[in-house]
Amino acid sequence: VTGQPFTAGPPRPRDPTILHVDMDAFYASVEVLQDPTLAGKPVIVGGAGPRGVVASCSYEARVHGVHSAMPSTRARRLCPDAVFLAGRHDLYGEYSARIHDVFKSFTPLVEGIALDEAFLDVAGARRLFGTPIAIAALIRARLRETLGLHASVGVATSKFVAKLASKAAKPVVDWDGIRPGRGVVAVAPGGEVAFLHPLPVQSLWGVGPATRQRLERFGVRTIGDLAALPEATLVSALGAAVGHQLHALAWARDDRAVEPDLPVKSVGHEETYARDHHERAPLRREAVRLADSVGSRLRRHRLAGRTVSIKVRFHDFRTISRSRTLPAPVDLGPEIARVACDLLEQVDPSPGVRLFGVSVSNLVDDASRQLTLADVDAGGWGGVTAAVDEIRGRFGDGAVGPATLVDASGLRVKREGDTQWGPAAGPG
DNA sequence: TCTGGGGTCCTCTCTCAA
DNA sequence: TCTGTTGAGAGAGGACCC
Repeated sequence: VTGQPFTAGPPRPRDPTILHVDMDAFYASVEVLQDPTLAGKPVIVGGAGPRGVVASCSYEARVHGVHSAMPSTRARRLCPDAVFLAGRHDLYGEYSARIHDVFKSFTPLVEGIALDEAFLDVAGARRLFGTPIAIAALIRARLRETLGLHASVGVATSKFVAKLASKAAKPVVDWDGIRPGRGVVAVAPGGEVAFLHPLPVQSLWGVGPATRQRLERFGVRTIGDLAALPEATLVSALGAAVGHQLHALAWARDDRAVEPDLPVKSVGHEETYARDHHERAPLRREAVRLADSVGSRLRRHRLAGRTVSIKVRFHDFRTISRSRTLPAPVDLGPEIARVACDLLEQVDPSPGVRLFGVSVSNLVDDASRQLTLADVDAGGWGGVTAAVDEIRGRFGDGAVGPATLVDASGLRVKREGDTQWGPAAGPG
């Protein structure tokens, strides 16, 4: 999860004070809270258009075989009676903040890894709240009472085992229906290897479809199979970093600490279009819009970055990226857009572009950013940007934007988050 | 029948300077 | 002056996570 090195040798016995808390069907559950008539129904949150995917779904939808990341068209076929919702990222963010407040009422050592899950180290909370298992139960109860949301919790000596334990604590769904989960699963010190080895190898953090396929050539199906392979074999098959990491994890060696406040490494915005773009002109407009959105978020987080990248996905899903590193960090939409448009000149869009994205990396704290003429000249972009940021702060992100982006109605500017999980139905 | 958006990290290749 | 080595940094692509 983080860049800390894995240690060699057998797992070090220690107290199981690491918790992984994972909300159950988070987005769908928040939607049910907003509209209680949805309770007990199959609810699917995601892009409803032809290129959308499922972001989250209720357990009632999972009974029909629907799961997250599934194309929405397939989900609709599997569960035609489901209620489809576009999703409200801002709302989920608000709930996420309240969930994290609950976590922080037990320990300051909270490492958020998504809106709906986090690692907690409760070593220092035991005197006040009891054993880690008791704390896990208290957190679940607090989330249920104060927010009306259900969570599953894994308790272990390491982050990685705690994460798999929380998965084991989840409600069980099969074609017969939904059975309640255990809620809290704790793996005792010394019991990690016995817990891990029967699990399928793709349960390991870092084993996706490509790695699983490569491991299958060695007859590896479970974590136990993987653990039985010599480390040198894994390194030669998967590369040094992945090989060493997977071997260590398969033997439950994971000494990474819970780290609150990990720095952001990049900020980007990308979008899939309902219809492919075959010409450069509309993509230039998109570059301006996406760059404006990225710049706005950079400034909100008081960041600036030296590397501007664009990402282009063609009709056949072939994906390329082009990037340029600048002498000084940037955080203004027009500066980012200029580089993005330059990079776009290297790309031939004629085969058809289905996705376009702009991102900024190599981030530095805004305070360490060099002042530019635009910052100094209040009539330049610096002054304009400050005003734009203030208007957006008061009236929302869509209130103001580059003039080139105003649609035919001339009223609203399409902004980030409008199409969170794929384009809406109809022409884009 | 298809395959989102926000990210992180790793690997390989190339260039350039010491 | 020329050649080879090495390391850093940039750029591109890919795999993976939620």
